[in-house]
Amino acid sequence: MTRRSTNSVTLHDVAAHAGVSPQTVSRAIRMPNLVSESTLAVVRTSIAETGYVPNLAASNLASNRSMTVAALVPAVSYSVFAETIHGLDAVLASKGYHLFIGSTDYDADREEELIRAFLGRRPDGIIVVGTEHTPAARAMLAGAKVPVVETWSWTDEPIDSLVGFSNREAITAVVDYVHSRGYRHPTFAGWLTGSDSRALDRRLAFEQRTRELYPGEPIRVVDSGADGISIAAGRALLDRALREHPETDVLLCASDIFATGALLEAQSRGIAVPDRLAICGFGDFELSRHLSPALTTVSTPNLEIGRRAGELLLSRMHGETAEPTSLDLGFSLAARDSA
Amino acid sequence: MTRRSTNSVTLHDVAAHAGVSPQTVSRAIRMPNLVSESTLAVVRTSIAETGYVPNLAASNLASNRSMTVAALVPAVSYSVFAETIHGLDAVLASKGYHLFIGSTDYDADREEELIRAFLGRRPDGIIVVGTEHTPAARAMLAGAKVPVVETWSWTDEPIDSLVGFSNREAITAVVDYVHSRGYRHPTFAGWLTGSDSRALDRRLAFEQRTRELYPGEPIRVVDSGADGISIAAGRALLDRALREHPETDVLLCASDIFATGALLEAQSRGIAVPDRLAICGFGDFELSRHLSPALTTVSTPNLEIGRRAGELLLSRMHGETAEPTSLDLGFSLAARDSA
DNA sequence: GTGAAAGCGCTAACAA
DNA sequence: TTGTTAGCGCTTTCAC
Repeated sequence: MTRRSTNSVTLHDVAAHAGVSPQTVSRAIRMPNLVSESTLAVVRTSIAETGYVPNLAASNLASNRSMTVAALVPAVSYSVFAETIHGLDAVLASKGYHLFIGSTDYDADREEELIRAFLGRRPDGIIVVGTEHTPAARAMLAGAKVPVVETWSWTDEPIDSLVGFSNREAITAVVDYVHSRGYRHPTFAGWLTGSDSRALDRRLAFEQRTRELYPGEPIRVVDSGADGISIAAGRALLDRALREHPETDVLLCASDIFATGALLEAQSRGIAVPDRLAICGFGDFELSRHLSPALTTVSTPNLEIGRRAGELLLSRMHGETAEPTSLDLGFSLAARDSA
Repeated sequence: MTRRSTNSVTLHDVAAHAGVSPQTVSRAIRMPNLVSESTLAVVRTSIAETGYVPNLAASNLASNRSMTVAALVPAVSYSVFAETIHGLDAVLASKGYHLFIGSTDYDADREEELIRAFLGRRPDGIIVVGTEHTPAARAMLAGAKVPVVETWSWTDEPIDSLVGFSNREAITAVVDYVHSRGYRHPTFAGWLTGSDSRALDRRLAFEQRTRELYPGEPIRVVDSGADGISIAAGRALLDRALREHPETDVLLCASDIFATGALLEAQSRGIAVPDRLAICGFGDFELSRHLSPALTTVSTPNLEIGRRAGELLLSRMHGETAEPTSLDLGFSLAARDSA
């Protein structure tokens, strides 16, 4: 009945080497101030000499804390969410927490699937982009018995805590801006095919504000469809906007990625930006300020969302903050040359 | 002596609910074909009704398999490595493996630290960018008793397996190309301050090939230094190159990010590209082909490295491939308009 | 300041 | 096909 052990050095081995009990070794690692100087020294020597690496799965099981956080983002590659992840990781890694990262590919069902899978890891906290989830996903998050932080959106009814900003207000501000600058025929360009609720928020906000500021004007929207989110899609969006709505004098893009593509396409066609056609982006990528004309866009707190979400998680996991907290990090309009 | 349990549903609870042994529930989950149809149905009902979520930490401890893979990359935000991670995750997630991702920030000491921390999670496999590590890091990787895949570089002495390409050959190909196109005064631009061995490889290859093809010509190199890797750094590099080496007629950038910045800076200064100054990049970002002039660059198998590394890990973790494997995925020169 | 005992929730080995 | 037993390596609780 003997089982194949992991045949790696255990707490037991270190204890034997040091001539103390396993318990003392465990204390020496986790609460060194409760152990005498002399035994501490012996234990540390033994750890080094045996090459001991604590097995965190065993620790997890015994202590019921995994020292992990699950993070769910729509995408990592070339996205603003990579910065959020970076901020989150920077805050959590310094406290010994490691991140499980999952890409939902902007798909609510895939998000649900990932939540189910990650729950088996018993994360000590969960961070998720967005406030729209499937009913099952929402139930799992609410019932997970660990702090949950939703991000990148805004709602009055978060599952638990919230760190984000209002996408609606941001687009409203953009429409206000282009209206004040005298543009008369705005067209919205985004990816509306996927189940990305932030994109939907932006589009709806566009429609509403356009109705308010441009009474009688038709609502113009173009969709990148199967092209998804890419520079090539942005180029195609410009083409679509110009063909379907030739009167367009300003293109409001749901992402700087689209805006970049649209700007490059306009330039290759000899369309003057912003004189013949103005372009606005969303996200304020580093590239955007370097383009010429520099892109007018919405600057979002990409990194800060990750940092603050991490800090919130930490304080909740350590029982310092009992209350769910909603944090509005806001946005700012970076008015530059393209509109 | 009773301990506070995790008070979540366990295998035991499900077994009681279903009127079978815990072992049978475990089998029903992991090897359903070894369980009769009827009991399987009962067990599945019980799982659903109790809302059971397996505790993977316990599973890990008992089976000595964590179903996790540790991935170490220099950076995630806006980097080619995000694509590699994406490819890796796509392959591994479908088999139930989850990823621990760590950012080394191009720092070998930080890499060592992360390896030490991740080893406590007992990953079933490790993937790491680069073949240069601190001696301690190398020793840990070699002694980890799990498959290790190094990536994005090339060496004749990998720790275990290798999926990458030769950065030296890639830069050599670029120098050959610009030489064949008649450029006479190449300057290399990169970030040489950090401990990024791929950047060093590229720089050394540049120096060697330049000596061979341009005898008597001085070796021109500019460093982004504290600016790191960004578009702004690329702009500064162009400035530096032109001031320190005004004879430069082609700028070989160690990344498309630099090349993009250099191109935009040249344009804002009214410097004709490629006539007055040609520019080459490295990495073939999506943006690069859309710039005008389109960027001549080295196309690297970003996504494919992740996929193949994942597949290699899978076959090694499942004991199908015993032998360490080295895979040269190569590169290609995307000759476009900027050089 | 240190140690002994019990058990976290699961799977491997064996038996039936 | 199913059940029993004995751990995996650690932390908690309690006793000294």
